[in-house]
Amino acid sequence: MKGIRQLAEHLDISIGTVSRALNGKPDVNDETRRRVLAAAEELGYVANQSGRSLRQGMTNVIGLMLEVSRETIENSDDFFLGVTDGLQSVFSRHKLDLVMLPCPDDEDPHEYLKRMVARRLVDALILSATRRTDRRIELLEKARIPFVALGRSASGGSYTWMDLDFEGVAARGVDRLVAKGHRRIAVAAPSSDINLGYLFVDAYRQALQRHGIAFDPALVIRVKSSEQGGYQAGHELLMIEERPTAIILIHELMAIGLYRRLAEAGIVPGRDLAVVGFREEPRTHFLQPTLTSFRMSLRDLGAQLGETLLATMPAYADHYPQGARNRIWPLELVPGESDAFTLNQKNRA
Amino acid sequence: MKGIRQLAEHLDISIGTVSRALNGKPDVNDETRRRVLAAAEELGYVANQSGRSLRQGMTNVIGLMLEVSRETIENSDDFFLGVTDGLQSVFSRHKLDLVMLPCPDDEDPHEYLKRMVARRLVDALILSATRRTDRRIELLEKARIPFVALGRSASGGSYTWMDLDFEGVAARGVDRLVAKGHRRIAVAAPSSDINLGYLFVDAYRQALQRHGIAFDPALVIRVKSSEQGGYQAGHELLMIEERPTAIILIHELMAIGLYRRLAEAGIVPGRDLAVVGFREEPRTHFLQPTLTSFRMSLRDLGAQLGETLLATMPAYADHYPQGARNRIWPLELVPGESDAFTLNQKNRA
DNA sequence: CTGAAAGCGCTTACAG
DNA sequence: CTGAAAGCGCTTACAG
Repeated sequence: MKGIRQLAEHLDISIGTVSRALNGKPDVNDETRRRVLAAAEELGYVANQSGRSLRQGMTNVIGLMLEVSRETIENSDDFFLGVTDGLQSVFSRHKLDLVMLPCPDDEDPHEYLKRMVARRLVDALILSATRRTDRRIELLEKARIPFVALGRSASGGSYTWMDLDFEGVAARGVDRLVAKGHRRIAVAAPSSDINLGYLFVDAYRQALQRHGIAFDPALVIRVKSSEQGGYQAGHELLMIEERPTAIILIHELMAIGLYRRLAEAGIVPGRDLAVVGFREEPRTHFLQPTLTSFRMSLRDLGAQLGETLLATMPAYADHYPQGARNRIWPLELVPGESDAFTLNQKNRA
Repeated sequence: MKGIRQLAEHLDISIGTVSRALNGKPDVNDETRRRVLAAAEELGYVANQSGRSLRQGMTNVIGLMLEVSRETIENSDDFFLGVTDGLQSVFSRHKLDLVMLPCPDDEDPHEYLKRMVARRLVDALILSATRRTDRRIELLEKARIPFVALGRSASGGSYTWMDLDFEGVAARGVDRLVAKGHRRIAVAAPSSDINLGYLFVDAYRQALQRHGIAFDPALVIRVKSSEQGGYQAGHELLMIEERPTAIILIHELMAIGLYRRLAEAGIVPGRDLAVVGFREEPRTHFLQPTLTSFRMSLRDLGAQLGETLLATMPAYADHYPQGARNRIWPLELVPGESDAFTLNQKNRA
């Protein structure tokens, strides 16, 4: 089956009527509609997207931009596929398809995005891994393409974003550790310009202040957001004079590398050092001792993200009246053994 | 900047000339071309893809279909992102963009693919996770869409595929283990209909035969292709009477789960049981004792896959004269400690 | 309820 | 070397 013209000829009616029948418009005779639908099914006709897009000015495709660096490849976790799952559960209600747009490492993300926008492959976009200063946001605002940022940024005007509650992780991590007697609490924060690093360290500093603990810059260990980064964090932690008694991590895979480095040094998490991990992930499930970490549903996050995006799109906003606002996604603390001990006086600094 | 019409008005020339200049056609005055290019750059004009696609009958987009199940989400590894990287390195030479098409778990892959094909979002497709019987192949053959399957299948006619050398893994694994004195060698094979399971078990059986060892169906442990599957494989292995002295795995993450189950039973890989893992992966690097496994470059595989696909596309075939043939991708054995011991007579069955 | 026609934004023979 | 025009496959006012 080629195009709508062939289908119309086959049915011996006009292409306008075929189109109306296929698109569920009213004002089509029931019997006619039935015949058209049956013939389309039988002949495997589906409208050519370029033709539709050109006429309608929209593609019915949503893009999720991904940045694929060596580091993200080697530290693939379940985050994006999990979120994708939730996104699609929302988009499928509206016959929208999701495509993932992987920006290669050797291409400038800004240029890549510009090209995708200009080509009008998608009606709307989801950004991720937002940086403190992120030119992509201004680009999309200027191009007037609906988008949602998964992650906050200091760039841009009044765009819509969703983000994880990094502040909550910092605050609850510190509260919990202080309650167990810790005063020297380190954090492993990202060394990159990714925005969450700023949010996390700020919140950590504020939490310390609340407890009357002085902020010590030496306890902010800057490493890559990866398993290797966790290993490195462990390494640097061991070299701090007046060694911290606890550490909070801000990437899911850091715990694995950290445990490894600690094991090499004969240090047992939950006995010699309190460890609070970040997001619970299949790979961290089997750490021994079990890791205190934070739980969230990737699928639910994806679904909410999808609804938020649709709420910013004129064609779908009516379905999501509450939708177009910024949201912080909560994480639930799941206690493990990695920070289970209470510091006695002798150990305290 | 809206469309080519506005750009042409701005330059006070016809849209035809603008188009020719932009697309690098000959027969355009150098000065005219220069002006057009400069104006397009300045005004940020890029051709609307729907308009181009409709006229040219191609989209300049290649799709990589992914099946996203709960299991694949939870067992995300570096495979697809790594391959994507290599694919893009080839596609970018021809100004082709790659999009990943994630088929949701709750949608029939065949229907999903049908929709993508019918909508003509992409010019060509890459399939992955091919099954023994895979209707997607016939669908694409019938639709006359260029495609390459990453993975063999018993379905379809004379399509082009690329696949990993599962037979080589089985053969070299068995050879190596037999040389170390093993006779009872188990394999952990996928429980699904994925085609590689058939190839692997057949090759395993042939390798045993070559060494005059009887094939024992009880030693083919069917589990999920995942970390959990590896754990399960360990569990089942322990229950086999006349326990195997070695096991070969056919999924990268199985080793992690297997090690865990063995540790629970107090069994040490490389001392009490010989373990040959599958593909070397960042997550398996840190297993102790180090894992004997197979190495390959995902990026090189992706690049080869990209060239093979382009060779099947009339518009690009000329660039890749050697391209459109089936290829088995080799893996290099990397010895580790997990199978380093030689079985002494006492231990032999 | 249906048909005829316009037009979305491009590229490309064709004429000059 | 450039312009005018056709037409890719659709959807949608508009007329009847």
